[in-house]
Amino acid sequence: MEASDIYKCIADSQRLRILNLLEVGSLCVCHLQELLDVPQVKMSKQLAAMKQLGLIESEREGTWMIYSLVEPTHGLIRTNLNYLREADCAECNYLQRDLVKRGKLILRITKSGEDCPESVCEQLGCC
Amino acid sequence: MEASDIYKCIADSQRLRILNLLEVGSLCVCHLQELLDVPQVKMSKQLAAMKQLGLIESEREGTWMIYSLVEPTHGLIRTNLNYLREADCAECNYLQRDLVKRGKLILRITKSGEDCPESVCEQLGCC
DNA sequence: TAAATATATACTATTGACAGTATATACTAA
DNA sequence: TTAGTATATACTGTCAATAGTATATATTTA
Repeated sequence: MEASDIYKCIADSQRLRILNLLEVGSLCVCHLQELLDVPQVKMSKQLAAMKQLGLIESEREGTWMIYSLVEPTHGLIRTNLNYLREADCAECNYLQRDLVKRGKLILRITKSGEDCPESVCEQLGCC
Repeated sequence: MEASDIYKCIADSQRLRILNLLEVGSLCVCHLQELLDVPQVKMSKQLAAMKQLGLIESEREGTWMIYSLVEPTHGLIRTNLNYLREADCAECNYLQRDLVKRGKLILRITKSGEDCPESVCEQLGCC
């Protein structure tokens, strides 16, 4: 995986936000959709492209597909997420907000007993 | 300047190499061309795009155009150059080689008394 | 088996980036 | 003024990325 592939990937803010979310824990497609407010097709295609690149991987659980970052996280990804999470720019604020939004999602799932993939819930501490 | 603009910029290895070179000192178009072995049109257009973005600036000296990084260098650029210069990947090797090539170029100019823009020479120590 | 849910893929149209060629501009020196 | 050098821009064609719509697949449940 070349550096330029990674830059092309994170040059799209939607994809950057996906990596930012997955870096703190796996998520299924529907939760990513909800968090980023993106139509299903688009999310699915972006995830497919990133998987093809070797940045993320997926695992089926029932009808859900759980996506995670491939370990170990590529240094460039880690470096840039670290930088952006602390920085102050339009896109950086998104990253911070997304993580907060994720927290609220978890809380909602936990409280409501909403159906949720196990491998996500384990990390989320919601089941 | 959004993060994604910077990523789009450095997603092209030619442009990344230009930034890498300029980060250690200004250069005129013809030297950049020689170092990266790129046709004039392409170099000129890439420089124009990066200038438009606000990453680099130019100053005329006779028939030469001297390009430099806009100070202070954007944090994302610094962070990524620091990372890539130490890393081991195809593109990273280019960055290291380019800096060596730059050293040789300077040496050649110095020894041969070749014509060279002053603002470049000052840094290069060649005139 | 059929229906429902979650996700992926095929197809199409549109847009944007890029390369290449030709030409223009800015400056210098004769 | 002319010629030469360095650089920029206009124009054109091509290819890749993206969005959107429709449809397909995989799984679960009834």
